[in-house]
Amino acid sequence: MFRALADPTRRALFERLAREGELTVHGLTVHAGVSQPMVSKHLSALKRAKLVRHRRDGRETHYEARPEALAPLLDWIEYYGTFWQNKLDRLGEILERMDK
Amino acid sequence: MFRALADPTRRALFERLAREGELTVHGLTVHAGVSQPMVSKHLSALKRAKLVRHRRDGRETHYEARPEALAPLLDWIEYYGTFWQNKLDRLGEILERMDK
DNA sequence: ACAATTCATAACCATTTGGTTATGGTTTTG
DNA sequence: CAAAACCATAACCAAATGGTTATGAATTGT
Repeated sequence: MFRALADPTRRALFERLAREGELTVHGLTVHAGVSQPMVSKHLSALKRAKLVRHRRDGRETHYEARPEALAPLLDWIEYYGTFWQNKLDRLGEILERMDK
Repeated sequence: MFRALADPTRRALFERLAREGELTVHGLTVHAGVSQPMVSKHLSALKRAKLVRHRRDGRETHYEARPEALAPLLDWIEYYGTFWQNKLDRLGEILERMDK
């Protein structure tokens, strides 16, 4: 998952999906700055990390973010960031909300 | 920072430093599974990401984790996890209205 | 029926990356 | 002082990665 989010282009794709909701590959390609095949490849990588979901509809494929997949990342930070407490409190709230 | 944490070996180094506190390069190398030069290189990468700090003492260099450097990561997750949460909230509202 | 759109895959390429061994500079130890 | 320990850098290599263009399959539009 760290790997999936390490690439800027890929992260930008995920961020757009998280903000704008469901989008087609073509819709994503327009503002992506890379070619359509590359967008498809990046989406595959995000899919392998369970960060997105896709739905075929005729000739187009709609992708959607799965931000709840970020939960393990939060767990990791919680474990290794056991230090500074104020941020940690906020973290607890977020985790609770993501659980339900 | 995502990049710095994307590599398993590097992440393991950071995790050990976070758990066990200050360690020398040699101390880290023993259980690292890679050569000493590689440990040094990985530590440099972590240092560039501000995830660790180092302190020279005679012939040995002590490295220490800086978990507070994870804050931006937490902010990022909070931001995109919050979008997800907002969507759920909106969905709830919509469902309520549909019930009436 | 034919042309155009949408997407994924293949083939290919340059660069980055994670790894190694070799080496040299300091510092500690015998 | 000589030998050993500790670390960083250099030189090098194989594999992974991010990108491209070309192509083909399926769907939609004219």
